[in-house]
Amino acid sequence: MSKREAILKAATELFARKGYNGTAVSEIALQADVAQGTVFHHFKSKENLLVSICDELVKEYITGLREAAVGPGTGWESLERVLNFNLRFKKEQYESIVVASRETWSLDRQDEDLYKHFCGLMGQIIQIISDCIERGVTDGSIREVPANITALLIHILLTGITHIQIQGLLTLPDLDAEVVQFCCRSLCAEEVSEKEQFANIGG
Amino acid sequence: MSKREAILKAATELFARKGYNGTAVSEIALQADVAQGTVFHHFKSKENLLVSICDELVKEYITGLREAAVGPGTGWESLERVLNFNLRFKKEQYESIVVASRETWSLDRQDEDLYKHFCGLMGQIIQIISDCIERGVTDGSIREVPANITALLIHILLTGITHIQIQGLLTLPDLDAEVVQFCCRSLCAEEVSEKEQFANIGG
DNA sequence: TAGTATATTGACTGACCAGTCAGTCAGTGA
DNA sequence: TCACTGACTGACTGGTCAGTCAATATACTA
Repeated sequence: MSKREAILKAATELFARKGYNGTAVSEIALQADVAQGTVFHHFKSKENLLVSICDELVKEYITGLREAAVGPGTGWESLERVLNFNLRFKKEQYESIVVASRETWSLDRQDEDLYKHFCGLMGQIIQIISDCIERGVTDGSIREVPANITALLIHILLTGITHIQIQGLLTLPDLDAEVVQFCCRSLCAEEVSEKEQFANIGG
Repeated sequence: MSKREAILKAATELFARKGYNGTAVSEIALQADVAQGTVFHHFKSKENLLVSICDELVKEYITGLREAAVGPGTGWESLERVLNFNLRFKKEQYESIVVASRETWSLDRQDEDLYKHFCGLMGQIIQIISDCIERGVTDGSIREVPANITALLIHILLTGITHIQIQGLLTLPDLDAEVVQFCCRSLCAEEVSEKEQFANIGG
């Protein structure tokens, strides 16, 4: 692992555990086993380190969402794959997600370009979900719902779970199956909805 | 307004605008028009100030939820009042909610008693929602769904909206009506669901 | 009025920390 | 061998900030 990677890894771990403000650059250097100056050789500031973590995470998420969305089948089936990808991704990238979810707000407004950059990325996420819904409405697998607003609601539900988990004030059971069912009940056309319920009873 | 209240008000405003870590106690004192020492006379630490803001907010929220839940009508009607109260409350108490939603995590784990205190309060919120659902399932206004998990999902959806708004990377339209409809589609028994849809077309 | 408690003040302290910078060192190419 | 490069180092600096404390003001009581 290069020193740059070691720094990113250490920063992610420490930011996740102790928060951005609670973590000193000297600690990151210590954990990454490099000198403090090395951190500033690779990243122009502490904030830039945070941006790198968030940026890489969101881009990887979008790539995965796209792959899930473009597959075969109805719009609902695509959406279901998108939901399942989200749930899987969250488990694989938990630490980075904790950091991004908790600290993104400190990036906002400071740097106009950066702000617009992240707005653009978030917009892409909604668009991918919205496209699935639109396809589903067209092919009859999803009821007549407003695609964009519903996409927002789904995104909110998914990120909301993470937020609650991070907050740590409620012990959540495994909600994976329940999330898919909740969305299905709200979105699926009747015949699909019933099929789904039977499928879930089975597995 | 007492000096204590002035300090709480100033702290809420500044924490909401600049974040907990981005706000110096001296700034709070300046805005509240008191000396810095006065802040520490009324609150034993900066963190205690944050706790007070969160605590007062959550208690007021729970009181409001209870009032909304205990009213007359079916379980779904109670739940609908609960949803609407949440949406109203969010507008009235926006700044405090921003602070609580963004900064609560910094309270966790540090102080065991404090942590349990807030866990208890969050548990009460879920319980109130869960009771509505259970009543709804019994009286037939809500489908056969697991009350507790569904209550969690609704709470997650509601807090998720706030979180996305605070993050500020997506411009959300007014989701009030849509949230109620999304939940209704997912939860309501058929005849109620249809009634609801007509009602919403009307207003 | 004297005496006590409580509220308020703001200068001060000690700790912390992001970012700098002068310098080391290993690698490369002439 | 030498000149150059750029990754890397870690001591240092300038600034910030939470919390303290001794002094002062105000309110209350007997």
